[in-house]
Amino acid sequence: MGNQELFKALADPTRRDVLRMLRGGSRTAGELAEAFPMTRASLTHHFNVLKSAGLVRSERRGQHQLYSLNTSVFEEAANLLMDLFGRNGKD
Amino acid sequence: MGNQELFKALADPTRRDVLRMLRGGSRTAGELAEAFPMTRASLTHHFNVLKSAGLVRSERRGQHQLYSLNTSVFEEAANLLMDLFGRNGKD
DNA sequence: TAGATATTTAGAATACTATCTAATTATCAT
DNA sequence: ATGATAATTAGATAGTATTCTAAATATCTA
Repeated sequence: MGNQELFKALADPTRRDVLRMLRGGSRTAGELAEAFPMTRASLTHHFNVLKSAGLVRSERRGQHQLYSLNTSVFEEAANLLMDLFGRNGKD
Repeated sequence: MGNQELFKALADPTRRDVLRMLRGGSRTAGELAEAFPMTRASLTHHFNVLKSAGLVRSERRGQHQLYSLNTSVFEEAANLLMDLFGRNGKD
């Protein structure tokens, strides 16, 4: 997935809000879109960035697209942070 | 200092490399600059971004400027990450 | 099949970021 | 004071990101 993509994905406030919303469980693109003052097209762009970074997954459910948090990236993200501050030797 | 500034600061690979270099202790602007294939002016820009985010501090030492890691932000950064993945209720 | 709803894709505009060169400020040493 | 060294600031440019509108695709229902 790439560290750079991960950090870049987390650098946008809209995308972080999306992640927070998904903490509560899967949501359709439309449900997520209602919470943001921008078009669905713009949101789709953010979903794609989050997917490329491995932070979310998506799955079609009829005419809806269901997005969910990929919690397994959490450990990776935590390790990256620790690396930056010297708490372990990993990369 | 602002979460947005923190995430933005971490989103650039040069700035993350600077942080890694500072894990080993304080370094002057010139010492840091030698490790990067860009001008000192460009590095100064990155130092300023890191300072605004509270990730580093600087201090004049004669004609040198000494940069050092501000490890106290580590906890804050870790909390922000946890928030995004639902491990605690903060923020 | 036709229409309605949900979402994505394509292309363009605007704003932001990283980087450069040139000029400036600050400190040291003679 | 003068010149040398260290670092920053200012202004410009190129690349990237965010957002929009309009068009396209996919699925459901009648």
